[in-house]
Amino acid sequence: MPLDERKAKVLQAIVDDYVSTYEPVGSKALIERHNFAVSSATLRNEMAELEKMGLLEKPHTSAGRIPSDKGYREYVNSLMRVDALTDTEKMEIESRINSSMSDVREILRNATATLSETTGFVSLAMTPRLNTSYLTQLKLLMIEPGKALVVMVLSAGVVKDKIVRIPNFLTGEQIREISDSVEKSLSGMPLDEITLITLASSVKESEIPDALLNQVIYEAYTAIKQADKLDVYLEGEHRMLSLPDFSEMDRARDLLGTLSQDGMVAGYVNEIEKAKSDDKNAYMVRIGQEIAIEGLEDCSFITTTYQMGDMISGNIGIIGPKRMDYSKVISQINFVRHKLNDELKRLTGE
Amino acid sequence: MPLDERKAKVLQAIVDDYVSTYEPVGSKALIERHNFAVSSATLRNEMAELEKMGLLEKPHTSAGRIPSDKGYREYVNSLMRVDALTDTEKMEIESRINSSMSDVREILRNATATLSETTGFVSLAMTPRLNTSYLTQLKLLMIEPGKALVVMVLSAGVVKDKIVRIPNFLTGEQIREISDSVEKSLSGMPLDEITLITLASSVKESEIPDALLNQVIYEAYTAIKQADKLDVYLEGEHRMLSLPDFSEMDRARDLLGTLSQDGMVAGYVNEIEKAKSDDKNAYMVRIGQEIAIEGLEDCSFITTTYQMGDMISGNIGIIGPKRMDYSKVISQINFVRHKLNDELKRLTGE
DNA sequence: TTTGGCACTCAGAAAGGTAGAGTGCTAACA
DNA sequence: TGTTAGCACTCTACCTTTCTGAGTGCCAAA
Repeated sequence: MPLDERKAKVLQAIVDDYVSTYEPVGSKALIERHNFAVSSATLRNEMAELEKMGLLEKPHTSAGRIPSDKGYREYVNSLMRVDALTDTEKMEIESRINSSMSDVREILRNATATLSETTGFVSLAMTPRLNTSYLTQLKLLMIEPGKALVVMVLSAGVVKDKIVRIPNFLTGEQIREISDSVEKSLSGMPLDEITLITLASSVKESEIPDALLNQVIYEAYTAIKQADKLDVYLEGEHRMLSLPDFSEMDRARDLLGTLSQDGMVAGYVNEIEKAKSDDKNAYMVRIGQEIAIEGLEDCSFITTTYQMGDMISGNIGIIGPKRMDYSKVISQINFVRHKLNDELKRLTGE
Repeated sequence: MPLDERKAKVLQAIVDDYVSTYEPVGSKALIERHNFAVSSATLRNEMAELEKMGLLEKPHTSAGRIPSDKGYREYVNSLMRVDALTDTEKMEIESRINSSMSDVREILRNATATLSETTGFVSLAMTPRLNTSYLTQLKLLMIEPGKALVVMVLSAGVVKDKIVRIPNFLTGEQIREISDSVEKSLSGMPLDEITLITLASSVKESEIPDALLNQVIYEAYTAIKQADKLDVYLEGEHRMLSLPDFSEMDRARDLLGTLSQDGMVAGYVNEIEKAKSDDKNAYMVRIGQEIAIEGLEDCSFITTTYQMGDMISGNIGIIGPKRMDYSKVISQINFVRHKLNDELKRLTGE
């Protein structure tokens, strides 16, 4: 059901006006602000039809119209134009990106902080999905009797470490021996493919008793599996309190309460990611009720994907009120993504 | 100016009532709830005097009294009794403490989450102050030409790592050589005492050209210095929105805005820490205006110190409304601190 | 199909009116 | 000298009422 041209123009105008004023827009106000070659009565008819189609709704009988979720969806899918940012806007963002950081997590944090500041909304970043990355080095270091440190260097230069318990009487020499043979046979293997079995078979010809060996192997295995745990950074929750959309305490409370639930945001972003097209530059938009999480009915998610080398990627995006300037925010996210990609390339490349 | 017995009792009763009802308490209500052997008129006189002394104030002429900051201070210093928690309360907390974590940061996070949940306020934890800890191991691992990994194991089993740039043509063998001699001469040295000079002198007799060596040394130095950077975990900001104290949007916004300012909380907790007595079990209370940070006029900080081994410590505590049940909250913090100490001992000890 | 006109609706601001909890003060009392 | 009852006064919180204006739907004419 493609909208005829005038309806499209009306919907677009209503979304634009409502986004910038947060006031339900009536037929008269619409005429005043936009160059429609028809009268307010005609617009009233159009608006009534758009309402029947489910694209607009009325807060109450004698108020103007506001876009419904479906209306925003139509707007995002067909009506809006995503422009590049102006040079000033770009510089604004660039000036906040710190290019001297040498740690992936710091870079991500910096990017989220920037994104939240520029959009004025909550921003989020997922840590990179490391399951597709491969091991380049794995060392077991003896810390003290009974305790060893597993240090993993992954492709794209990510480092993970974990302290593990080992049998008390294993010597540093024995640990080094295990470490060397594990590293030799696993380096180059994607984390995904490392199992207890591949791991165990990597140290077949050792003279260390099996029972001891198995314990070390098992601990190393948990360390490796733990390395690709996803984490999420949220930033700027307090900014939502400045939005008229959440000026009622109850909504604000629900929103921040929901956002602070452990794993909530990460889980949802993962869900979105699965449904994503293959285009690496694609962005995903989820609006209002589409999100189906209590407390986020008035919000939209916009996420996109950053790259860290060819194989590793992660998500970055924002959570804002569904009444937002989608085209602008998408441009901003795109640009920050771009800068983030650059930073990560600087870190891992060269 | 010690309060006479009756005044003390009045102040105490007013603080207790106000904390539990969030209503200014008047002379009549006071009589009804507490067993004063005098009439409301007498109490009115007492209250007027307490107001003159600056311990009480009136929101407006015809309202009851509420404690001033000075009133709370008097209450905290002299009037309240800090009781142990009941067994039920203890179990409540214990059930939230996860005893299977193997990482300091996770343990701290778990403790802050627990603390925020039990108090209903914002909780905070500072990462341990590592400047007094000493190096037990330091390894330089070659990742690829031009890049190496510094892995440091500190006393109390904390591990830090950082990727650093090194001259392209240094070999793995050379790196190992530097690594070994640095480790040999620095292990056992407190981070505080490691300087560029001690570091440089630890590899005097090498055959690697000075210029290259110096670059590696410098990078290692930055890695070491970065290891004791303090971080702060905040948890449960959204809970403040449920308090009547912050039911006005403006206050809530100011509060969360201030809390999210980078370094704000960490800086203040550090300041408090400096002023602390030597007693390791001491807690510090800062009330309202005493804090002197815009946006926190209606808040109080309560912090205390956790221990990680003998030498290393950090802070944990809460930020709540100044209208809080100080004695209960202090008990809760103490108990969580206690549990946290246990967890850290489990991790580092044995 | 578009338009002007009109009766109707309804949220939100403004204004007024009470109720009630609380105060300070005074004068009497033990 | 400290305590108490009584009283006039104050002021917020809450309720109700009124009014205004933006907006709608519908109808009949262009």
